[in-house]
Amino acid sequence: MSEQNKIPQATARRLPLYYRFLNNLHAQEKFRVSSKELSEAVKVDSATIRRDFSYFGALGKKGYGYNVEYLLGFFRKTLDQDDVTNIVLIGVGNLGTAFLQYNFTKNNNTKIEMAFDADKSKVGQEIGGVPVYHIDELEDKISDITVAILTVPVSEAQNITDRLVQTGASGILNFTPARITVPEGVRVHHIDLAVELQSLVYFIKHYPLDEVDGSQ
Amino acid sequence: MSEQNKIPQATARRLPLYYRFLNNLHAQEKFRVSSKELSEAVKVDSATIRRDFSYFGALGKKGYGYNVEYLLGFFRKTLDQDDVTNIVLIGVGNLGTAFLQYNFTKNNNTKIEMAFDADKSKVGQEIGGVPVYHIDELEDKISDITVAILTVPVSEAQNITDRLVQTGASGILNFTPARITVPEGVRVHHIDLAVELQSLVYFIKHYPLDEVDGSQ
DNA sequence: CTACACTTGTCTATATTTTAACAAAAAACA
DNA sequence: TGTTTTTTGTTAAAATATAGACAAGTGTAG
Repeated sequence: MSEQNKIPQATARRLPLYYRFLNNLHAQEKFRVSSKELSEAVKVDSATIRRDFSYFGALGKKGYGYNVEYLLGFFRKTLDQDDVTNIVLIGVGNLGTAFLQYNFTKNNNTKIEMAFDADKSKVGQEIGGVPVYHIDELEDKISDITVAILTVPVSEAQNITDRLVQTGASGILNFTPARITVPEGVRVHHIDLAVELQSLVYFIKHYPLDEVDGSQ
Repeated sequence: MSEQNKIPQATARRLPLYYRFLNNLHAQEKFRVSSKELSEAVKVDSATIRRDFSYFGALGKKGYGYNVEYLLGFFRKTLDQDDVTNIVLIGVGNLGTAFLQYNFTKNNNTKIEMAFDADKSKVGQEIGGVPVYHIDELEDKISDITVAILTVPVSEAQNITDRLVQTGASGILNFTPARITVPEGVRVHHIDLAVELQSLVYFIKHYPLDEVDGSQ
């Protein structure tokens, strides 16, 4: 939806970060904030922050900065914070459980509705308020689901993905090392813990004493 | 160390991915592989793969592709697979436990040596073969540690970070939502699960039916 | 041995992202 | 009020990353 033409992907990836930090400020009853302060807090260059914000118009005031409440309200709309996205989680191992416990309820527009696992001993429980069903029930239970979190063993990744896509999922957050294949129109973000660790080690060994932060 | 001048960071982040896939091929007793095949498997454009490899010299052969064993050996050296990096993990919650169970032993140069937690009921256990110590013992136990995985509650993040830096850590893989502050020379990679989920949702809502994969 | 198909390595073009710089406006202060 | 300081929004430049194209080898098949 929306009319926002051409917000760079790099910017879009930073929006949730800004949003969360603005929430913190608001909770601390701060009224104003400058791009410089924000920069120190979220470790993003202040010019980049101003540039990011400017895609949405002139949100601040020269010599003053940004009004926290106004900015927060603006981001709430932009990030559709009032429009909850239902999410399923597949694979209730340690990683999956971590997600369920976390369960983003605080200030988010995302809610994990159900979880699935192949292990019958896990079925029937509630973890972090989320019911766990057997994976065989996947197709029966999910209908209005657009996003899935995939925390299954790598051997199951493609198979489960196919089933998710079949039922209409349009986004998958993939924590398995498998680079899954999906039809066009389905978006996959890979978070590959082993790769993250390895590349951090590589950077430390080969790019000594230098710039910090190459995340995301 | 090393003489590798100027490998782009984007390339460096992909190296572990290539390495792992080459290992798979080797295990399947494949002898050769083309950039096109690799491309399909790891979802990276084949020209990008060839370009990435070319930073290390001419590793392939025209009309043939790459010899799996040779390439694997080359990457093993490049990624220092024979030089194990010792890692500590701080915070043995669900996420931390997931890491410990995972424990990268398969084909990696990274080994989690010890874990720490503030909860005494966790101290003394071994999880995934890794002993868990009390956080008070941190400074006593770690000495040759360069990399730490941070899976503690957000409120503890900066405090623990300072202690890690104090003992000489030069890299931190930070899973807390806090954007921690470190002195120059210390490298931090943030993996922010809530942000990943939010930004996936944002992309799905605002960039419909389009390109796939915006990960890392 | 020749012809054809394949695939690299690289060159060049394009796209994306970050950063520096600064005029213009607002605030703070004297 | 007038002067100084702050800070935005934007322009322009630089840095980084991706992708198309193709010459030049190499393998393969007849």
